[in-house]
Amino acid sequence: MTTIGIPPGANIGGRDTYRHGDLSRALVEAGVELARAGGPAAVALRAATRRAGVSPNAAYRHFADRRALVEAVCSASQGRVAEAIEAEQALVADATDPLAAARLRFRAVGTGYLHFALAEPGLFQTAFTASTDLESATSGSRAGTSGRTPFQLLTDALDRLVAVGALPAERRPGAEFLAWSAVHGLAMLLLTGPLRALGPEQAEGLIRRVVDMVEQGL
Amino acid sequence: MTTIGIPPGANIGGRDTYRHGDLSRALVEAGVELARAGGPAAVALRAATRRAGVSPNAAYRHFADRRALVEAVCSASQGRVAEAIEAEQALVADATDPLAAARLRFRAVGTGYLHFALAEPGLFQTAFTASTDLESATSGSRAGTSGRTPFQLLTDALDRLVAVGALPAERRPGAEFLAWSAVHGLAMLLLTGPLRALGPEQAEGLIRRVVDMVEQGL
DNA sequence: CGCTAATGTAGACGTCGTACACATTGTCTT
DNA sequence: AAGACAATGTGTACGACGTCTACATTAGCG
Repeated sequence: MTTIGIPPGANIGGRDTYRHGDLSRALVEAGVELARAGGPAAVALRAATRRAGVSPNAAYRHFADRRALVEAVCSASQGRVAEAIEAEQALVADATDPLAAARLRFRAVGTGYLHFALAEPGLFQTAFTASTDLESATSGSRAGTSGRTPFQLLTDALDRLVAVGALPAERRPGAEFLAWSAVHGLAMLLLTGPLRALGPEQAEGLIRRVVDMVEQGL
Repeated sequence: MTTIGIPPGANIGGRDTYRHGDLSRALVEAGVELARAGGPAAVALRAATRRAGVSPNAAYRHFADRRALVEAVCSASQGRVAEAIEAEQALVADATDPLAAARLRFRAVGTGYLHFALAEPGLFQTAFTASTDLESATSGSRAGTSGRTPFQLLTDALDRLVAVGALPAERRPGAEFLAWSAVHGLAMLLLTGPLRALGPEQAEGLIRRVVDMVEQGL
């Protein structure tokens, strides 16, 4: 009640102004750190505001509720996945044979996806366990540096396979969901499933075999 | 402080004895109901004890913590999945050609798994999103009526494929993980992923195609 | 310079998990 | 049969969480 505002000497948090400046971004960044350490369940409004040096309710000026913050963190995490895929594709970009190049580019989508899952399990689960729908899977807020979301990178690679003749056009429709299923399922088995304790080299072997299976079975 | 024990007339919860009788089972059953309605996150100790007509702390006589209760609910849910797979296999049990029978039996593992996921999304996610390791994937507490866990039903079907000559023996090792990856990944896409809003008939088409891909690509 | 909307704070409520102390009761030993 | 002991359930309490309502501060615009 009798709050005399801000005590002149004691500044709030690590801040000297009443306004934060870019709280929305700070909250998402804090949320990403929380997600990295503890997965989607660890993304808490209070923890994020604490990290941003702000009172808990300040978050409600920028996010409708916790779900909205998690959504934003999810988008940011998908951006990281997209960057991981792009990095993996960059490693194989110098193939001269266009058919082989398209195949390698397609495989890089899967291996990049899975390598990211192993390297950043908390972020990965936040990116794809938190519910997403199709329209948001192509939203710009989830894109990497190239401006494409993980889902779009996959469809691009499949389109290229068709263009180059490596995939019959009649098998193209829906193929993204088949490929995504296999790769995403392996990620889940490796992260939270029965293959959690697998060593890196055995995981790598499974990754290769799953991508083989997809290439073979599409 | 001055609790005179149980007031003579007012009985606790819906109970007339101080002891519950089979609280452990009652808590798991309550947990299953919670999981069915709201997935693994909805499995709360307090909610389960409330349903069982018991004080919150009574749960700690039977489960070390919330994780332990969720684990138990997870095992129970996996038992339901096993039953769903067995039911799907029973539908195709009357094939006379042993090779065709083995193939149908194998496919029934995947379709049963996915049909259960669509029919009971909350239970399905509780069964497989809550972390599991390999040794517990073969534990009896997760088995269906046949005494086999979903994982064992899958390996059984693969072994039969090899025995019948439908799968080269050198491709057998690890094949369970490839098949599981594809099927589990599709389940995730359909439940919490971008395919959440898909209609039943389109989902059914994807299920068939994913199982095709596995059969083709193993 | 003052109004208004945007932004942050304070306090409160109900939920959750869980630790600690205590009450009740079945069982086993003497 | 009586009393000790372990198993089981209750009560109270604490801190964390999400979120509601009211209030304080400030930027920007007329």
